[in-house]
Amino acid sequence: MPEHESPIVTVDIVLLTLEDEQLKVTLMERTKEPFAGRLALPGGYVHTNTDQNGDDAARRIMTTKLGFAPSHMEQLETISGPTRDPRGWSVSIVYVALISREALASHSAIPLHLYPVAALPELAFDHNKIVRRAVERLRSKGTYSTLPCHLLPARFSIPQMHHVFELVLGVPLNRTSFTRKVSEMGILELAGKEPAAGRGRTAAQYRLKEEVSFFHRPLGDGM
Amino acid sequence: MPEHESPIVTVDIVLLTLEDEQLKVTLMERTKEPFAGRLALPGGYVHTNTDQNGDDAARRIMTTKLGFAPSHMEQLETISGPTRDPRGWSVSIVYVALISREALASHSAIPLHLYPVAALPELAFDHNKIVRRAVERLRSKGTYSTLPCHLLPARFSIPQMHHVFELVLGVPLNRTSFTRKVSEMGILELAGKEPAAGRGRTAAQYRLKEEVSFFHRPLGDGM
DNA sequence: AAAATAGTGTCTTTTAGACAATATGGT
DNA sequence: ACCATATTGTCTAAAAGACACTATTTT
Repeated sequence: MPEHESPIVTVDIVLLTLEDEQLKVTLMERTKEPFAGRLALPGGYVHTNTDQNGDDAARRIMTTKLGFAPSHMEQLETISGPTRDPRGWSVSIVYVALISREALASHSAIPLHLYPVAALPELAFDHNKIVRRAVERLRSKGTYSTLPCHLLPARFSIPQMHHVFELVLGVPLNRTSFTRKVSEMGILELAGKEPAAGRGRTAAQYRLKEEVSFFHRPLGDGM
Repeated sequence: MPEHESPIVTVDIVLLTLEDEQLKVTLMERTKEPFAGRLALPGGYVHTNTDQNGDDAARRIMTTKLGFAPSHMEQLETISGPTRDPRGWSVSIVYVALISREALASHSAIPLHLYPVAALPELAFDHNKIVRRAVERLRSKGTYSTLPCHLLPARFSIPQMHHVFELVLGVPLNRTSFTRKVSEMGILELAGKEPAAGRGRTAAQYRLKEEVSFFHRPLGDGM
């Protein structure tokens, strides 16, 4: 007579990207109950016969459902309770994944459903709340780490990076200070000189040095 | 024929406090297999018949095993895998809890086993790694939030706070700047004028305004 | 009064912001 | 040549660090 039944254990993934100057999240329409027909985060059960851990399960689910594993993925938090899933007491290990729109388009095997995080319909389970938390985390880490860079292609310019940080943080950032800071901190390394097409002078291309990813100080409070 | 069995779901708690100028963690000797006789983090199964969520389970386990729920507790991460627990594929939702040594002494129902995090014996399961991560998180958050204040009693002085931050971060922090910053940021409110005993001038006592807990900038890089 | 610690003022150094000048690519 | 954007230089403003002076409490 155990004092408890085992909970359901699932993994859910908040896959974020930038499109049309907005943060968007990848959602899928549920085909089965509960919440059949409703939009939901990509997710699934942990497979204890094959998955080596939660990260592994997340990668498997991404690969199965979307056709690729994103360049950046990290655990957000674990949400649990008796009522959040009608099937029973459930534990959801939530991951945040970031990818550039380009990489998403080129890797994805299925037609994508991207929705602006600022105006989501009512999602299945507690997924609205989960997306909100994921965005909060991205904003918060954006003030002291290079996390938002993962929304860019592997090679990017400092002006692109500046723009992404402004979008993610939602405030204007001093251009001079931003450039000076990321340059002086040595978190970037030149990635070929060849630039992308644009209207004015072409910008130098960089990639992240993966060892360093934290700023010593925040990137500013806007103006 | 499911493609997986349900994992074991447990909660583990890294309860940290300061004693003798050191960060220490609360450990308990395991009485049952696996790892009987080995030191381990306080933890236990999630009870799906009573717990309303993971936080609730953590509070219940704290109360049951130690006799109280700590003032501050937050989820650290969830660790999972097939081999970390010999009983099977397991999921451990890990919490970090902070408490002052005084509160720990006055609330705890059982004799305490505090061990310096800098010199731990070999613990049960993967608990050494978990403690290491908890300390990393505390250090990291200490640079931009008031988290380490929860290692102090509810009422404390700025010099006490300064000292705790130096211990947690492991670097000397400029006293003038620290004082100026926490004063000007308005994260503290005066808590009675009556001071604690000491040798020199008595310090003003404050408590945390709970609304505000993040610094705009880090507390410094030491000297 | 002396010692010890708290709190504050002020000067210096560092970092961030404003703004303009220069550089470089496209048309 | 002209426009647009990138990059850099420089001046100003804000924040942090160094250091000393004042304040308060114990012995």
